[in-house]
Amino acid sequence: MLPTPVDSGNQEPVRGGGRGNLGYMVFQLEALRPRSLGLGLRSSMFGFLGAELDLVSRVLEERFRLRMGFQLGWFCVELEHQVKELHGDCHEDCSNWLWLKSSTWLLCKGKNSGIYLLVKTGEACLQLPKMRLSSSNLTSEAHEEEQQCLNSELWHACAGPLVSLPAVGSRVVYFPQGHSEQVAASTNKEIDSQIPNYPSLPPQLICQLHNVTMHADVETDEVYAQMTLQPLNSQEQKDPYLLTELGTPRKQPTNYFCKTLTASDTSTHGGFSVPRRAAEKVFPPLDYSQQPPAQELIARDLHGNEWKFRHIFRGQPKRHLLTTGWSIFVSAKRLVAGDSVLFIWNENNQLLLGIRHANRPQTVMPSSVLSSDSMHIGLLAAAAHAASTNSRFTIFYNPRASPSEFVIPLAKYIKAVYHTRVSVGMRFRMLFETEESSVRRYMGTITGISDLDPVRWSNSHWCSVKVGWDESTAGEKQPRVSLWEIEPLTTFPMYPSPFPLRLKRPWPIGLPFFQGGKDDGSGFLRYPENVDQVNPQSGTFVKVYRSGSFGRSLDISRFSSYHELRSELGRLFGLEGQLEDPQRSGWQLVFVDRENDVLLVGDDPWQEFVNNVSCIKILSPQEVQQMGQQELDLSTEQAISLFYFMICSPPSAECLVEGGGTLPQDLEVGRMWPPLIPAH
Amino acid sequence: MLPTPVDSGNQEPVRGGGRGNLGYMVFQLEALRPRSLGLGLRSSMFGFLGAELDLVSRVLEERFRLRMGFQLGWFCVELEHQVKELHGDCHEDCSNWLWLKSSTWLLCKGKNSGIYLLVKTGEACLQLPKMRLSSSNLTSEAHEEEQQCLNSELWHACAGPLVSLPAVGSRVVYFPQGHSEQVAASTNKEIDSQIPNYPSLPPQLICQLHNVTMHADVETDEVYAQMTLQPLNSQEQKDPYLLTELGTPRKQPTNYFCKTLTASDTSTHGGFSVPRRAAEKVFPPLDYSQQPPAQELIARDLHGNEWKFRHIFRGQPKRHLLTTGWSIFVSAKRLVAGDSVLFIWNENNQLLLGIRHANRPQTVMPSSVLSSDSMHIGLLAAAAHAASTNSRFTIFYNPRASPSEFVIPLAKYIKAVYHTRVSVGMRFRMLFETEESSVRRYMGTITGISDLDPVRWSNSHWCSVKVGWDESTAGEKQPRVSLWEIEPLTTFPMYPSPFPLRLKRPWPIGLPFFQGGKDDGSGFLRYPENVDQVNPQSGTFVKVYRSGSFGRSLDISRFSSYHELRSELGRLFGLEGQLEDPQRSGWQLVFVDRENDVLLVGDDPWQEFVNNVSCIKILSPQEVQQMGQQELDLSTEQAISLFYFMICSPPSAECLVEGGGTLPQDLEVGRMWPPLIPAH
DNA sequence: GTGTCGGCCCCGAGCCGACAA
DNA sequence: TTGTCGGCTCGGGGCCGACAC
Repeated sequence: MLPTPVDSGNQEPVRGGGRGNLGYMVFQLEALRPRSLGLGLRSSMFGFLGAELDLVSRVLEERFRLRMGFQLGWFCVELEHQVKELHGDCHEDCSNWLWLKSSTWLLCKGKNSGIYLLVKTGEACLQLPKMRLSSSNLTSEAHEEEQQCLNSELWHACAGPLVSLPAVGSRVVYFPQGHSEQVAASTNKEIDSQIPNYPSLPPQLICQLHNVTMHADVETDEVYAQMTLQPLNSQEQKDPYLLTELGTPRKQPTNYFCKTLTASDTSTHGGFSVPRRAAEKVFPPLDYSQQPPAQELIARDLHGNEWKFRHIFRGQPKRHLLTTGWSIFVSAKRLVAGDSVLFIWNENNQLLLGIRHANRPQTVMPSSVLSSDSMHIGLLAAAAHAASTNSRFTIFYNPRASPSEFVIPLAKYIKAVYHTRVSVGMRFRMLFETEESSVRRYMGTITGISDLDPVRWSNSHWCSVKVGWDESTAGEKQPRVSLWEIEPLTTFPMYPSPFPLRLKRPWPIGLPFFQGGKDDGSGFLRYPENVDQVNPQSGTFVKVYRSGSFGRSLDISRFSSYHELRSELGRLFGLEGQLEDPQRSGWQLVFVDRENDVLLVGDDPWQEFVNNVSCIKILSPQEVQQMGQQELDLSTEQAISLFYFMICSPPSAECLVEGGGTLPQDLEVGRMWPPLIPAH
Repeated sequence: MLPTPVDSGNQEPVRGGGRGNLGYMVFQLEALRPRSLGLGLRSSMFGFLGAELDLVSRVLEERFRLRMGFQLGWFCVELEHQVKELHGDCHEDCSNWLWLKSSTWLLCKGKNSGIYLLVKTGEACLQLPKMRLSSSNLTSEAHEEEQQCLNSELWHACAGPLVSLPAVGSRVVYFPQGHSEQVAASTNKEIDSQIPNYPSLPPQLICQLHNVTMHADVETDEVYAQMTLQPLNSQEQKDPYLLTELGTPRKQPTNYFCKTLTASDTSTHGGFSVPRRAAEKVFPPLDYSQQPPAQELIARDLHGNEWKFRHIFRGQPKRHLLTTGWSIFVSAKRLVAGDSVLFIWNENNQLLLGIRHANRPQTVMPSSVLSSDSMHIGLLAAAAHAASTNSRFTIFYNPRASPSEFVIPLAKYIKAVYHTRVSVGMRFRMLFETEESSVRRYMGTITGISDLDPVRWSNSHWCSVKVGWDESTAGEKQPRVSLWEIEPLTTFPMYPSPFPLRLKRPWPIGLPFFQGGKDDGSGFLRYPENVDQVNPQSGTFVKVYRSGSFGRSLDISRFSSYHELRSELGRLFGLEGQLEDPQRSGWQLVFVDRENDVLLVGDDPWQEFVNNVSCIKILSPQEVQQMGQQELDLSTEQAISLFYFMICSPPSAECLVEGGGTLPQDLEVGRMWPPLIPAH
């Protein structure tokens, strides 16, 4: 029996023509940032797609070849037959319906003889029942995948809420500097001898991520990931491949609990006291007709080992306890008070069990294999060699040991470095993991922008931002961060049209400018021409632009209504009477909010507007009309730039973490959205 | 109070002139190979020294700077004042008597205002009472040193009888190839990706060994050593520095025992059954008036941890047992039946305790720090970088994991590569450690000589000898060995004079020929011109040489006395009647024995001579006279070559291991010898 | 001389509810 | 609701000599 392609609601997937699937793809991207739909970008985007159809089509095919995963659910795309020929690793049994497979996608023939690509992620395969794969041939494979997903879920739970892994097949930026920092932290030794120079090794290396496997240390259960990277040569970098996958953190499982162990939990005197809500939410219900109610729980750890516990509800007052089996687990995992355990009840009705050792002064075992100096040299030499030969190399990423992620999605990098303007004095916020393994934001101010190591790694974006933290208790936080780790509270959107902020240089095809470090991208960075007009940001000053005029800075707190604002802007820009009634005059006001979204002025309640406005743009009737038309006069470079910007814009954090509350009501997470209907 | 220089018997050390100390040094070297004194080399050596005094003087000063250790006892040498300036790390308190110090030597001012250098080794500091250091300032330092010696003794006991560490300050040869093999064994992963080429990295690197520290794995107690090496540049290699230290294995402690644990020893059911002889030899005697006799033993492991055991003598029949405390030790060290423990009772009345895990299938923990490929690249890149910059680098040597030692004394290397002739078909023996941690010899035959890895490591001496083993049970032994690991049963001495075997090329100053691999030293290697005359070695064929004539091969077993031999040699070489009475004719016969010593024919009983003779040389009266004279017509190159040969010749194993039984009666081990009196 | 085992003791791992924060 | 503790129990850690190889 052939697998039935997942339908999009009640709709058959678009077929024929081979290009018809574009709607799906772009829509998927759009789905991550619904708010940006607010100002007609939808139509301009389709104008763009119409103009650059061939280009983007090739990009999307490349994307498939790279086996990129999606964030949510299964998606099905019909492909042209010739797409198959792009795949080098076609299985021998092409006679079968299953043509190509990997752990994240399937290429198969549908009942209508169309070719379908099924793509999934670990997240997805937990959410979807197995009946989606109706062929019995897939049983064992599905089981393997299940196992993998199980581990993936547990791995991410142990790694913490902030940790993300780039998707297999995607493009990433690798920072040898950050890798070196991890090795220093892991070996507890800074570089203490002369290290050779590797002139061919730039501070950041654009790579294709060929493989990611999740592991856990046999001794300590500490999670780490192994990644196989392949640096792209300059030609490959010039290719206008699609950049996607911002590497958003996995959603934490819902049916789980995490408890920090008490002295009683870890003593030999007794068992483990399970918080009542946790036990009721995560463990299978007890048979309360028994006296006392008790059952045996079997949980699997990251290595697949089974642990059996007696779960009993007893005592006066009654409480949930794990007794028999618990102390064996405690001693085997060498748990002490302060460490944490987490239980997950997954969709397959399996109980998963992970541990997270407290950040106790780690007894770093000195490696007796290789000196730390040789390790540092090794990682640099391996990366340099791989870069010069475009060959693969393998690294380990240890999220609990590494100060920062040193392999990040290319899109995230581009977004942060080329589409975000930061400057000294700017306020920002940054996510940190709390003691309780949840997330909270800390606020800070940028105090400087400079190379962390100007001698060895000049022009590096790694930790190039010097920061001060608001809270005195945050004194132990790092004094330097990287651009992509922070959310500037006031940013200036860098995408070209519809804003007439001209690029000093056109955006080059692809990304050849990476190779030489950030200087090559200077046309896009590090101040606006009118920066000296701006007061140091009471935090209520807002820049206002008008085409053909210089900008002004405005204390938005001076105003109490949209009307006052419109009136004053009209006075400032010599447009008295034009801005009060857009319907009549044709002049429009739009603004960029703190999440880089472009919105029409006037929709929000005034106070919310004041809190969120980042900068304001005055659009002439001609500009407004231009935006409303399908055809925008975009150069190819600008079109690509726009496309990059769109797909690089992260979904708002709330949207992802808190479960899509800001999504439109009719759009469910995990369900296919209908394709957009192009204008005309 | 100033320290009193150690006197040499009743003799004051030679002072003044700065060169007067040469006698000491050379004598010390001679002490290691007393048998070579047999044929007047003593005098020829002094002739050589007379001619090359300045040269050797600089060599010896360099030796001090390099902090080389001695084999036996403390030695004291008076130095010129300006020697002090050679030291870069002079302490600030030069006003004090203590000028410079390290763990192996002291530079100080004596009561006569002379400057003295005290040098010692770990061996020595156990053998000499502390009263040698009369300054109370040294108490804590001496204690530290004691601790160090304690660990060193235990470390070597755990490492096994075959393991030796080159002396600090000595010159060594480092083999990246062998290092790579250790990393492969430790990570359990062969190189599986492309490794960059390092054209500047030769297969062997001559280094100065700056530091050696002994360690034990915190988790497994496995012993390993950390070494800091500095490659010598070509200029330094040209310098005729002194080569010493063959890296003889440490003498195993005498008061110790090693027992392989039984199932009963490791079960929780009981304690540890101590073999009776072992207990009586190693443990303090019990008070047998008690009933039952018992005591508490406190033993220290490699980390300095104390372990307490109840030692009791009970049962029927009576036996020695360790009870209380034993099971804690077993579980802490994760010992199982088949592992071994060893107890040492040292000279300071301390009980030392080490473990040696059986060679069970090791659960190699995958390192989560660096990929094994990067590790391999790292060790190569680190060595290449150090070689090109003459900077220091650090390596770990794990004697139980590494197939072979990959840092060996330079002298050992020279001896094996340039002073030993091997060829296919040659018989050899090689030492192996037995299950019981003792040593036994295995015999084999050389089946080939070639590069192990001709592509990456051409012209490497590492494992260049293909061998077959005699015993079928030795099938699992390595199929390749390095020259310095084997003892060829028939060797041809390669030192030049007094044998008129001309060098095809003069020996270059220093060792520049190393850099280019073995081919550059070909003038000295791998066949003699008459090799095709030699039958494949009943084992009684001996080569005979005479200046100006071709050699002959002789079945020595055909003869039954010296007289028969002399008569036949006279006939063969046209010297009828000349060889029977050397006193009258002036013609002399000398021979080289299996230990490469040059001896006069006729001293030994006939049968012993037959058993030991390797080759015979006929000396004309002129040659004999020449040797007897002080002035030998040696070129500088030949002189240095001779000097190298002498100091590179290993002491006979019996001499060292069994305590100097072959030394002259009046020369005590651990005492200073009087300087030799040069002729004239 | 020493490896293994049955006998036996007793300590502490571990289950229980009491109690209080 | 849950962390800690006293009480109690029982299994196995661990000491003993018997016995056999």
